Amino acid sequence: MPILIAEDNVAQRAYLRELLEREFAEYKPILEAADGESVVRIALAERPQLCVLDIQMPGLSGVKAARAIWKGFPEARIIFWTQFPHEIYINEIRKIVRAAEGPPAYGFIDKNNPESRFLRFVAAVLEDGADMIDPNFKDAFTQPLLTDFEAEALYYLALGLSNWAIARKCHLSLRGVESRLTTLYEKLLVTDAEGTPDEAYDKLAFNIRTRAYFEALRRGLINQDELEKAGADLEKWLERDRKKFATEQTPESKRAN
Amino acid sequence: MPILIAEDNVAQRAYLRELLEREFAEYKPILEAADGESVVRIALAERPQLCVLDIQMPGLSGVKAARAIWKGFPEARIIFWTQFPHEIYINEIRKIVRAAEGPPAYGFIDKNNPESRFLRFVAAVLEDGADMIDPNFKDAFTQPLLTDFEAEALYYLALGLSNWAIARKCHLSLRGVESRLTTLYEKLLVTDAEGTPDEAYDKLAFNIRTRAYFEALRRGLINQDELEKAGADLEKWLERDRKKFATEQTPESKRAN
DNA sequence: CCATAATTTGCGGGTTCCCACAGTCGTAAC
DNA sequence: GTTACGACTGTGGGAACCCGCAAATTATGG
Repeated sequence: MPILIAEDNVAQRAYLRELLEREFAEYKPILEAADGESVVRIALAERPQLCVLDIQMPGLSGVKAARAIWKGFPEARIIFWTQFPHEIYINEIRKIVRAAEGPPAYGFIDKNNPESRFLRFVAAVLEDGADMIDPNFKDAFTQPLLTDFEAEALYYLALGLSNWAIARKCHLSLRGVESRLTTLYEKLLVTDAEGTPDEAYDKLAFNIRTRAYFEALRRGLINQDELEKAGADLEKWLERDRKKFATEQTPESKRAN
Repeated sequence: MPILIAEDNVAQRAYLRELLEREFAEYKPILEAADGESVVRIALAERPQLCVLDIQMPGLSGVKAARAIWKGFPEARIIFWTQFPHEIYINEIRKIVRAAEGPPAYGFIDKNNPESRFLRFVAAVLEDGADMIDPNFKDAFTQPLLTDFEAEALYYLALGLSNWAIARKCHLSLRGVESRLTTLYEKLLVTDAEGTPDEAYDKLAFNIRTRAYFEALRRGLINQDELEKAGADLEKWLERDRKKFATEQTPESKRAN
């Protein structure tokens, strides 16, 4: 029963391999994958005792890879090994774990742990099949998160779309988009100074839209990695919508709702 | 003459140490630092043959550390070892290299190179004192970059400030801020479709401010790491300006330009 | 089934932001 | 000097955006 590693970065992969080989020799061989697609393939073929997945990988992310692995191999024990406790991933992982049958064993571990601690965490999942949330990440796990609607709005905002375009993309009215954004702003821009004179200043000092963008980045509700992937998808939709828009315009020059 | 490594991530540091120890044994010992402050201290004390610096580190970044090292040890050979070719760093490094006397030898190397290639690159700087730009990064090195003014405006925009607040921060008129932002938008949002009907659609589809934000992130003109550091500084200024604003308001309720 | 909450929509308004047209100021090159 | 360029400022208008109020629609739970 081998251990499977998925990590695109050469240095981290080599380090992890060497560490696990030394400490968990009885599980050899250590299998390696450098992207999400191949880790799914190998996991389903080899059914390893443990998968250690980096979350941010080119192509299929570690989270999506986990979904695919659990689908074909529900008892898989998976450790997410990550640099940052981004809420965006935590939320997705929660949903996947709940949706999977079992539910399966998983861990969520900070890359920056000292070796000894990291090894204890790995052993807990590998040997005992326990769930293991890194204490460094516990805050992010217990904090309230965005609803799907708000997350969707946030994505399109962060990709630079106008309210008009978001409305088209989500089949909403303009006012509907504004409504979603309002609740989003409320969640992201909770100011500890309510009613104080500072509130007036802050209202002048911030552009609420970009401020929410910044806050979302800071809290890991979006990140550059995911944005770029989403941006590629958006381009395709934009291409199609440009055509649709052109046909809407030619007959009469009125703008859709 | 030792080699000095600065890298906050445990895995990457261990990998790099092991690799250099194996391949460049004659330069032992390999010294390690986990943050920018200590790497500067060690470099000035030990005057190593080569420094390998991760750029994104907590506290003092690799770029700022390099500036400090070259200041006290101008012949230092420094390799920047990074995951992404962010223009923001490239621009800063260029300026530092030009400003330093010598100018000193440096390299700029992608973390994801295969070992053999990485070792060749390292040898070029370590043994020969050559300048070494990773071919993967050459594009970013030749692209035109923002002026200091535009970069400043971009930062405050990305931190979520309103035009009004940027004006206060930069001692400009509101119109001056708009002017800077206009040139910024022009540089960031160069559309390959000039004059076509698509241009009309894009004007409707994008919120120019957040779109520029997204583009700047994508091209690495800003990144989360630097933003968070800048955000901490901004907080202090905001604190002071809130007070100043309060005193401006009490005498008469008019808003300064 | 009803009740409660969440979401969406419309309307009106106030504000910020973007931009085109000008005009000023300072620096640098001819 | 003047010519050119870049950055900053002013004016004014139009568009997009934010928000409060209120009603309609759709979930969600007892």
